[in-house]
Amino acid sequence: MQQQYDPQQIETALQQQWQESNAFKVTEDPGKEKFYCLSMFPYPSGRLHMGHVRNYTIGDVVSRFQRMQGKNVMQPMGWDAFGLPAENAAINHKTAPAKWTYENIDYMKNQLNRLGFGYDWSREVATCKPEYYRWEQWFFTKLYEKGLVYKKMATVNWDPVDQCVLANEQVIDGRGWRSGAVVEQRELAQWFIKITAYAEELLADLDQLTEWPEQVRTMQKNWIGRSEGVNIRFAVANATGSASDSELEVYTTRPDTLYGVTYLAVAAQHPLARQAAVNNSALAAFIEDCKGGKLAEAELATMEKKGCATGMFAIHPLTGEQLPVWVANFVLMDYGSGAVMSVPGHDQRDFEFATKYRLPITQVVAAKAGDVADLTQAAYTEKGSLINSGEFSGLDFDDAFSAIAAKLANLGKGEIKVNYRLRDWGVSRQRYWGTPIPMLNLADGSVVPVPEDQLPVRLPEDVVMDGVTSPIKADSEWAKTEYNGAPAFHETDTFDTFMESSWYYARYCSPDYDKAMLDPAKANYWLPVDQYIGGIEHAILHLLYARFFHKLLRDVGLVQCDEPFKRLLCQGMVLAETFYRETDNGGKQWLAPQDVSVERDEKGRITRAVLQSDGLPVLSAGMSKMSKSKNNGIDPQKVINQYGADTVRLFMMFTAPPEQTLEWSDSAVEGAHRFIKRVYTLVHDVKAAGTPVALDISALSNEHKTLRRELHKTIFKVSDDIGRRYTFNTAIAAIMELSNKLQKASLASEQDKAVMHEAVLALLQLLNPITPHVAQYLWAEMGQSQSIEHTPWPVADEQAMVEDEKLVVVQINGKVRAKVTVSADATEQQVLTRAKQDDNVQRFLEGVSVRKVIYVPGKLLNLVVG
RNA sequence: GCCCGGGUGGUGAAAUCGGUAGACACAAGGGAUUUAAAAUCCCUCGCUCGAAAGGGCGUGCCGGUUCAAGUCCGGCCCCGGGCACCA
Repeated sequence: MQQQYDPQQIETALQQQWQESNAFKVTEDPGKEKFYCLSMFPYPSGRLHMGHVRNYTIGDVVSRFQRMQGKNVMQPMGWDAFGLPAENAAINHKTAPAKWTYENIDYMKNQLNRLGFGYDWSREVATCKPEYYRWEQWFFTKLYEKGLVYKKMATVNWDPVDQCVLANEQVIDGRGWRSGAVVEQRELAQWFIKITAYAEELLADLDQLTEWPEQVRTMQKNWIGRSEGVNIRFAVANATGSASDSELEVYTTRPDTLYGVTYLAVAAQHPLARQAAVNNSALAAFIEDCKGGKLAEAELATMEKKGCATGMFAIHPLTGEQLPVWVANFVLMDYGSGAVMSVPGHDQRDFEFATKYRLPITQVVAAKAGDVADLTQAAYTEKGSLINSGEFSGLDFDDAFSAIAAKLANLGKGEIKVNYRLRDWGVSRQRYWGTPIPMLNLADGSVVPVPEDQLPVRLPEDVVMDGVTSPIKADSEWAKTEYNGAPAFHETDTFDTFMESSWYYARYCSPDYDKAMLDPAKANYWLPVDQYIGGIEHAILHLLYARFFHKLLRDVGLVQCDEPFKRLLCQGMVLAETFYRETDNGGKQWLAPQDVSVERDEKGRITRAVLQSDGLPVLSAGMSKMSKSKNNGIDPQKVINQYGADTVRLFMMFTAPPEQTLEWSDSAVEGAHRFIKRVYTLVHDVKAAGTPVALDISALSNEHKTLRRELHKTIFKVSDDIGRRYTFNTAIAAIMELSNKLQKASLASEQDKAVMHEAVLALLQLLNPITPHVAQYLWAEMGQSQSIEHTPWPVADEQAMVEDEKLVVVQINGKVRAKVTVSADATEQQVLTRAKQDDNVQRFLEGVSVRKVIYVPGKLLNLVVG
């Protein structure tokens, strides 16, 4: 055994051994409890970033821990390989997206192996391969047959210069990121999957997900947004007051305020708005104006609310009153009916709009006792007793809701309806690097799915990107095909990449199966995923789509369970220090943290930061997410080269609890490295002391008992922290405490050595999930021939943990005044007596009397005096 | 704007069910070892008063519940994630 810890040598040797022996390959074994541990697969962007390292370290720790619990652990890995960045990189590097992607996969796979992650690589999938996406195409055609897929017009961001659709990300301050042209909204026919048909089940089954973070469940619940309300139909009259055939349907959760409706608002794209604009140039100009700007909801919610009257009127279904119909830029055509009823007296947004355009404001809900409803200042949004509402005046919210809904139903003008905020999933993308949508357009304008025997519809990989048009749209030959002998054209749009990531977890169970999307026997052995780990940024979209897909898979008979992910852990982001200098044109030049030196005061506070190359000051912008734009990414590869994978893994797990953001710190990495070195030295010393005699429990000294108590308490805590709480940071802190104690313990006698031997072996087992390389190396050095990975996890010995004495805190009026040590079985009376003997306690009891005694057994005694 | 989180020493954090605030580390300061440095080891380390014993204050801000609040409740401020075409 070398005196010096050499991580590179230890790690590369072990990793080579793992790879050569396929150490982490697993198959179905009905005799063993299975554990499927899954980390969200990466987008192959080029190199691993620290967020990946963190995510995958957590997954590997859980996997190795569960393996040591004796379970049959599957930990697969793959590539979310379709996506926008490949197209951009292809344009910039004058290469093809496929080539760029495959090269990145090769590089990143090596990086993952260099970190020592125990993946079963025989299960690797890359979503851009036809063997993968053919089943996605097949599935889509099944959904089409089941009526769960439909085509409709939907709005996209349109770049009028480049003549292409832009992602929200590609729209910056309302302009296309390449052309700089002002982006317009445009309507295109697109494919949708009816996720709303599963809204109720997606909502209800959140209750099953008891091992998901509460915050994620809440976010999904709010996203689905179930509400109970009323659909109301308003007849439409033209400007002269004569009736027309059309009607406006609106949905409201506040039918109680129906008498307070003073106008209706429709979306700019609403047919009624278009119709009215024909002879109204001001309105036409306003509608044109509404086409500007981005589609994002955040944009809509914060932009200035604008409107324009159509000159048309809606007839109030109960009063017969004529209500003006306005076009408003905040009403969404893609959501609901594209029309809303406006109650400025009791809705703040309507209030602001009405105030701006001098529309009438009517109060129909009385202020509750203690409230003031001043409708010149703000809307009164509380529910309460109705006023000014005809026969419904005096009713409270619930009664008014039912009575008005019943009246509307009688008149055939409305009905109660459960509504969801959730919208159907638009899966069409006008981009190249994605799964071709397996649909055919026929000469007669009809659409049919690509027949099963013609799947997959292959995406050509050897293409040249011109930066504007998708190669399969640019190539007029690509789409040409036949259907029943007649000419037909392939759909040239591709799927949203969320489609691929919605079922990969299931494909890992039978990645090479070519007879069906899944091999049901294998899928039902491994599923559901026992532990899923990924970033909190996926809390809604990816996780909701995957849950949805799982239910679809179940309903075509491919899987049996209802939910794909039993337990979920969302890890926080990795942040780093950011530094910049102001440039002449007022911009910011971001400087890499490793090129900056900081000066500190005697408290360790940063007083000044300078660039190493010129010694001149730079400004600090605090901590932010590691990113290219802020130039503050730390390359994992460099840190591995310097300290080894075990140090990186230990730092990641120790520095913060997994859900929390983690701040990168070079010196803390150094500290993690030091700890491993201390463990190395400890094992070296224990080994050098020679082989011990067998441990004799009956012959232990008090020191031995204390050390063993510490050991077994540590085993207990680490098992709980890793297995149940997932607080890896506190598990490591406990291991450090134990290690500190072991370093100070004696190795003189035979029993010393025996106790130490037991402790060191257990310590290495506790460390194995986190730092597997050094743990295995030292384990072998301690004379163990079996691989540490396949040893059973140590079990805390109850006998060894028994404490003879307890430390009880003595408080007077809730303030700590003393700490007394009592025997473990002391009664409250004995503790009280002992406490009163304490000098400081006596001082605080002088001249007052004890009014109440609160005793928490073995922990705390609080004397309330006065 | 809406939904969801977070805020504790110089720093990362701990306190698991309302019961000792700051475990474990990093940084800093002091010391040992060394020709010197690196490495390693030992000591100090929330603020404040005190020679010490010990006291007062302290978990973003304001208020409340309780014998007891970082933890529960109400209101506010700041920071982060998501908002449906980034993944």
